Amino acid sequence: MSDPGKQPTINDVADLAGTSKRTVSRVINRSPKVNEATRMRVLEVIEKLNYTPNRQARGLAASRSYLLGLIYDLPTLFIADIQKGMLNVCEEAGYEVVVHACHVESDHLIEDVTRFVKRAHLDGVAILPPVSDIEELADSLDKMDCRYVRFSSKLGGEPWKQVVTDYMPAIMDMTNHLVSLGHRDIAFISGPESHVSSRKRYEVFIQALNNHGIELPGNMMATGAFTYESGVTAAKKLLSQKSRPTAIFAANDEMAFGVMNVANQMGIRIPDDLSVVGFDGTPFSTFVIPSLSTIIRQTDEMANLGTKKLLALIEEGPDAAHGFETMVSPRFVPRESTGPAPSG
Amino acid sequence: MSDPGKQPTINDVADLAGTSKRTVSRVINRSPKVNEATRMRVLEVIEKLNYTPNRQARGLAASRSYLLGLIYDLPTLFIADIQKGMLNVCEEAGYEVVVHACHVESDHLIEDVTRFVKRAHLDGVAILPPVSDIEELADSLDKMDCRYVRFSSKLGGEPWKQVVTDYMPAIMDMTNHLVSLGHRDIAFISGPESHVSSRKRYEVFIQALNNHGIELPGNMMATGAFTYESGVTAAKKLLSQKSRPTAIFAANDEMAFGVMNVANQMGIRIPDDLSVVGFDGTPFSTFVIPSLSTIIRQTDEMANLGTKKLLALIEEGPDAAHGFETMVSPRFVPRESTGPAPSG
DNA sequence: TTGTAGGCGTTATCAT
DNA sequence: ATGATAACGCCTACAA
Repeated sequence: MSDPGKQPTINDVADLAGTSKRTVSRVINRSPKVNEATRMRVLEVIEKLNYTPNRQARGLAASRSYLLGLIYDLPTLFIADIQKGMLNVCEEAGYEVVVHACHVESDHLIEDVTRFVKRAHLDGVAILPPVSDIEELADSLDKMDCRYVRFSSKLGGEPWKQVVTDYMPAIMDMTNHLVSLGHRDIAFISGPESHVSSRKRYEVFIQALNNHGIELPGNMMATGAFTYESGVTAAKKLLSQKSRPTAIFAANDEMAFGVMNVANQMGIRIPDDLSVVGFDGTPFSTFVIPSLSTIIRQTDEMANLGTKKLLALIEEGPDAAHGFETMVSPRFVPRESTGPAPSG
Repeated sequence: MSDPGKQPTINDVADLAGTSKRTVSRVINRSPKVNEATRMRVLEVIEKLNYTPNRQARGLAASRSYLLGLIYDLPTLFIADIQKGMLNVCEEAGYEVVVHACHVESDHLIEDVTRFVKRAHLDGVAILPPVSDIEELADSLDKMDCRYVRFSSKLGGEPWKQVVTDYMPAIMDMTNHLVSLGHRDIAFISGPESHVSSRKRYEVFIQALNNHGIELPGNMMATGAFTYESGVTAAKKLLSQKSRPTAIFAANDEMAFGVMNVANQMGIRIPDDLSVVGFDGTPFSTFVIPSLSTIIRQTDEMANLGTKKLLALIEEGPDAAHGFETMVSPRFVPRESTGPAPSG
């Protein structure tokens, strides 16, 4: 007896289709073992009743939730973009995305995240940097048998649980660009040393410089914190030297903006006197004057790949996930903030 | 018979505490009708077993999900911030946040969102602008008996379902600021007319000007689209006139950046020749040179208030939700992009 | 290929 | 105050 005021259940469908719940269940779950005629009949009734299976009941019975977690630290545009890409894939696959913000620095990070996974009964989680770099967290998730995909910048652990950003090509391109413009005194502003992605950008840049036989002396280096202010501080240090760099590569856009501001205040013209390069491709990098040469991350591609990989891992296991790509490459985009090195 | 390899269930707790499931359930749900001694006993066992109730079973039995939806359109920093604030409140309350991106312009918006709510079995949703301005959507949600809170800029419908941003105080402050600096020829760049928040900013600004006996003639107005490019186009139109404005108020920061860029290219100095004001308080507004005077939204306060209101609505009904504040006020922050009107 | 019966972990009803 | 028992809506043996 179906109450018209409530959502139809699998029973209503079964009754109306003149079959059993079991068969309806088979249709829903795309079991091949069902007569084409009955399948059509069931589908029609589903359509007519506008029936959607109750995910709670489904989850309870099958010990699945059809819920994916997204774990990150600070709210940034990067997060928002990845989230967007994840949603696209999940929409089609019939999953929902549950978000969770946490603190990498926290002593309770692992407890916090594992509790979240248990509480929400997640089928799997996607972990964004810098949380993704915590090996202990990955271990704990493994231990509790929770599928996950890490977005990171360093290959570590099984590749089918990761999407790794390969900085090499883009940073090589960028370095070639600067060198071909005549720059030799190139300075670097790093992110915090605790960030793996930050260390990685540094290492790769050193390597790229070495390819051209260029060194990075101590006075051409400054440690930042991925913030605008830290970029300002670093730039002041670098630019106030007697022999100052003709180009500065900042490990993210925000710090690069800090550099531009300082240069501006010191009367150093960009790109005439100083070339500046950022990293991330934030929207503002196109707005700032002059527009910032930077390295653009392909967030959409990353999110897409990572989510599909995670779903494959959940639904078909590691072998299926292994079939997906592991590396993604950002791309260098030269704009107005880089130009020929000053001849003087 | 508790299998040590699996999560403990309510049965395990009941057995160990020497009581029935029903009593354990009462303890979990804070029913007052339970002996203090037994309550303590049960709580101890729960602690000992590290038991957490299964939210799927709970939801199935109580037809609740303990899931809240967050509905928005484009991924922005504003979204990420609101999301963060929502998570804080939900964490404590034992709810999770499921996100959903959609397209305001889509013909299937309503169908899309309602399907999402049904699919995920949400207990309630928070709706961000511009989606929050679609009355038909609110109606549909009402019809399907789904609780929601709208974040918007216009009071419409029941106040306990809304958190409204009151632009008046901040825009008044800003206008007073400009006028006291001697500006009379103030131009305005609006957002798209389809956005309620955009229209609202316009109306309030007009009113603020009128308080000073100032009009906004047609040649001092331009319609933008909340994008950088549209700011550029609008600025070119406004600044290429023979009698150009001495100040421009753009309805968001991005368009203000466009204005600054155009001014820069035309050799118009900011703030000496032209004052510029934005709206939103994006991080970049502090980085740009000169830093942008703008109106800052208090996202954290908004998110906090809205989420608490939604939870009250869900758990205790409209009366409880009615006890919460409805209005929030952004705040004008003068910075370097505004200065005395040029005397010439 | 299809149906029957039992269970997933809670909450709700109604006794006691 | 407490407890047996029946939902909740679906899935999974197992049987037919």
